Amino acid sequence: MTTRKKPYHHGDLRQTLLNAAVELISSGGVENLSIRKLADQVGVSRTAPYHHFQDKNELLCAIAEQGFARQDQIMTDAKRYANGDNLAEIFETYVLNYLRFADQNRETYDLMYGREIWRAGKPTESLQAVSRHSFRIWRQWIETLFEQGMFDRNESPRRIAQAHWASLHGLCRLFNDGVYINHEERDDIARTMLRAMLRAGG
Amino acid sequence: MTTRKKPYHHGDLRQTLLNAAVELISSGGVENLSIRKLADQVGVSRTAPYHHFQDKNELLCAIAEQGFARQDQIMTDAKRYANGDNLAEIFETYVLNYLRFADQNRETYDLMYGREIWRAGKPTESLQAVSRHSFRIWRQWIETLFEQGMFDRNESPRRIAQAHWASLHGLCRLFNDGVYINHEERDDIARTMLRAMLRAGG
DNA sequence: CAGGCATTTTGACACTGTCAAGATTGAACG
DNA sequence: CGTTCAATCTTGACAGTGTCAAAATGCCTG
Repeated sequence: MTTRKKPYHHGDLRQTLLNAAVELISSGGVENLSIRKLADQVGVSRTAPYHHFQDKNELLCAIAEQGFARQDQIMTDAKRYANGDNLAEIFETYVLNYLRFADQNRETYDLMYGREIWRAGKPTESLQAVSRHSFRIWRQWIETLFEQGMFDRNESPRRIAQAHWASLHGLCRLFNDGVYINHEERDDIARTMLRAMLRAGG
Repeated sequence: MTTRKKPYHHGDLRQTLLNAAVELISSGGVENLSIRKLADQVGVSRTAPYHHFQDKNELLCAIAEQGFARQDQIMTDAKRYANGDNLAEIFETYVLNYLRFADQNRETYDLMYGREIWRAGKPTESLQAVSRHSFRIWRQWIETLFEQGMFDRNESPRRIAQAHWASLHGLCRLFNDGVYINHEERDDIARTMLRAMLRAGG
């Protein structure tokens, strides 16, 4: 127990706020996250967070950024530990992992790729950077598969990367947003999707 | 000009509210729509709308419902007037029309398929009905193409419908949410997507 | 013409994000 | 050791939100 009784200066308020925020949105969505509730949770006054995040938007961007970092970590791990030399199989587990991440971190995923930040609010510089990096990883994946002849040679790898990621993302969203509700079907649908993607090359 | 000067009873407040609401969200997103602003716009007191919509949620559902009706109209029209007997071509125009609708009615589309209603708020009974109907149309499309042998026979039409609609939807979302920003690429990406879908059968 | 009832209004409450001004403190410097 | 300073936190305030309760209004049916 390291709870020194309420020193005036919190120590590491920023990260504490971030953690509490993730917890808040995990149980009740972004709409359940208010600066005031957050401050309350952490035991600090309403406006204290404003010394660590200029905006509510900046807070959300920070959460999303953390999300990207975690996702990249998980995805590269999954790739590394994938057994077998069959590229298509590795790709499949990669995709399924992507879906699983979105499913297990719905609210974070929403922030990472949702309108809240990208359309309405303005994405932080650093958030833009990490998201670009994340897409580049995806695109390198596609290029590798492309060179192995798993896609139609007439298509540009760039287009394929855009189209197929959109597909993946769409599936995530439909489940995340509660339009598709039967979560057991998730991987099954994904596999149908994958077959359509990969068969197109042969 | 049929503006009778402010009778106590508005006449057709419900539809007037709906129209004004659509206009409000069209310029500034859902986050720009508040019951109070809406009432102001129409020239009525803050709580008047509550006699036509139980909730703000119910208002949003009504907007979405109208959206489904308009979309169905547009889509069936597009199908009817599609020239040529080539099924694949008709399907392509169908899909491109879907994208165009989503693009030209971003905010309505967001409500139709977004978390605001389907996850957080509770979709109206009638909204659920029209949305089910809308998906059934899509599924019949897929089944028709399936019977013509344009998809892999080993897949179930149901799965194909789910997967491919998810793809379509994902593309809409990425543009709608401001993740993809280069709108001129839209149809191009869509065509790459379509080729992957249809080539999978041959 | 009378009464009922759908419609609209006014007032109120709890909640939100965020700004301005003041209070508190740990650390840097003499 | 004492002072100063900047970072950090708090209090007070304001405009805006959704929505409920009670009062006002006027159209339609009898």
